[in-house]
Amino acid sequence: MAKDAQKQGYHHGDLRRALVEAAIPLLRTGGPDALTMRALARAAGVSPMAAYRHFEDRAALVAAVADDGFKRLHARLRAAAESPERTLRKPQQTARAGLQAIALAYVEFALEHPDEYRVMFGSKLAADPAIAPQSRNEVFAFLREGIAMLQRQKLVRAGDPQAMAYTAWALVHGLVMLAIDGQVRGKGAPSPEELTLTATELLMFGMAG
Amino acid sequence: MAKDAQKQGYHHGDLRRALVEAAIPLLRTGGPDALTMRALARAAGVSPMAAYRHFEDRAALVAAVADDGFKRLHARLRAAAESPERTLRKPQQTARAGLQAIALAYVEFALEHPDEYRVMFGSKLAADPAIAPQSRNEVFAFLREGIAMLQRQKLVRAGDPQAMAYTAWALVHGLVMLAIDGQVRGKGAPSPEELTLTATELLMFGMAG
DNA sequence: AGGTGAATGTTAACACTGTAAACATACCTG
DNA sequence: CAGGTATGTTTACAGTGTTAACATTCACCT
Repeated sequence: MAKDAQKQGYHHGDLRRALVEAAIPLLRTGGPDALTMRALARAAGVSPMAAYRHFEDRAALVAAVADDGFKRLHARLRAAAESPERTLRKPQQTARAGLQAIALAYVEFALEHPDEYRVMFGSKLAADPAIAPQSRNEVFAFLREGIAMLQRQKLVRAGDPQAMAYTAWALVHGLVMLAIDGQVRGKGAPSPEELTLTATELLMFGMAG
Repeated sequence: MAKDAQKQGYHHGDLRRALVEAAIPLLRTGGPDALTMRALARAAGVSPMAAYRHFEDRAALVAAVADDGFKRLHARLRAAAESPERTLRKPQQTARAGLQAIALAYVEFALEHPDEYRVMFGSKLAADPAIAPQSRNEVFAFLREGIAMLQRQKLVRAGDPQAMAYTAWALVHGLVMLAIDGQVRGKGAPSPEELTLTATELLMFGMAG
């Protein structure tokens, strides 16, 4: 019974998980700045220094929260890929529509949880290999696999799928960042969803041979 | 003689500018976290609270630094647009090549000063209208004007230039963010410049009618 | 069973941060 | 020259990350 996440007595049970989970409500209310070691420990009902038994320093803690976010994002994208009933506008070939549905799910996730998304791409986590969120690579691999599949179906022109995946990711990531920063809000500006649709259509036009 | 930026005696001369300028070396050495009120004041040879005579709080100071960054970025893009000798690969129609040169200049700027770029898009500055960097809008307007010009020359398909400009900006911004985060570094990954070229070509293929 | 080392949590302390309040000085305008 | 205003300073407080020393509990071995 050592794997259970009880939280009574001197030892916590699974403090590491508790800390990472306590991060979400903190983020939603106070933004990324509220993600402090001490506040996290407080939320988990534990003394400030307890967190340091599980994370080297604040950067490592933040990286773990980011990693958790990428896991949830990955799950969301997979779900969107498997039930692509959300093909708005021009269903076209279903494979491409599926890719578009994935892009929409990505944008939705980020706009629903902007602070989490900001943490995921906040500090230069990927630079330090010790704490680089590995789930991030899985998300990217998922995307690249999608592109490669479209190539096999001749729905996307031949070429390095890696570079194309980077391009697609950059486009969606950029859209999200601009939207989160409140930059798309000006008068006459399209809604983020509308913008995502037109943007992905433009890109897929270019990728289609 | 009140407008000169002397720094002797009780009054500084132009402390506001001095603070914003002191931010750059701090950023380059210590990253965005080194951008503290007290460190800035120290660098300007002034007491910690002096900064508060010119900036409401830290967020406002950071916003001013970001605004300064957007001004320099804007200048850089304008320079790239006026001397487009940098047309690598497939010069095509010169107007489109010019847009590609602008994209390259954008990426170069960001990769040369990653910490400044991170500050520019760091906290949600644009959300608070009181401190939202206005130079940012000018950069976007510049980009949108470029797209509109291409439309007039029939080099880009008709459509809302605003949405297209958002798309182009998002693509480049996303590329930069991924590159800065060290995400493009994996084996077999293209160089950021190479990636920028292929990405912009894909997008322009889609935007061309 | 009992003891022992490792894992985990706690308390105390330090240097640093943002920022409010009260005070001091220099400039500028009448 | 007088006085108000802009600017800079000192002091103080709460909150932060993090180190060091100490305390408790768990897991395992004989």
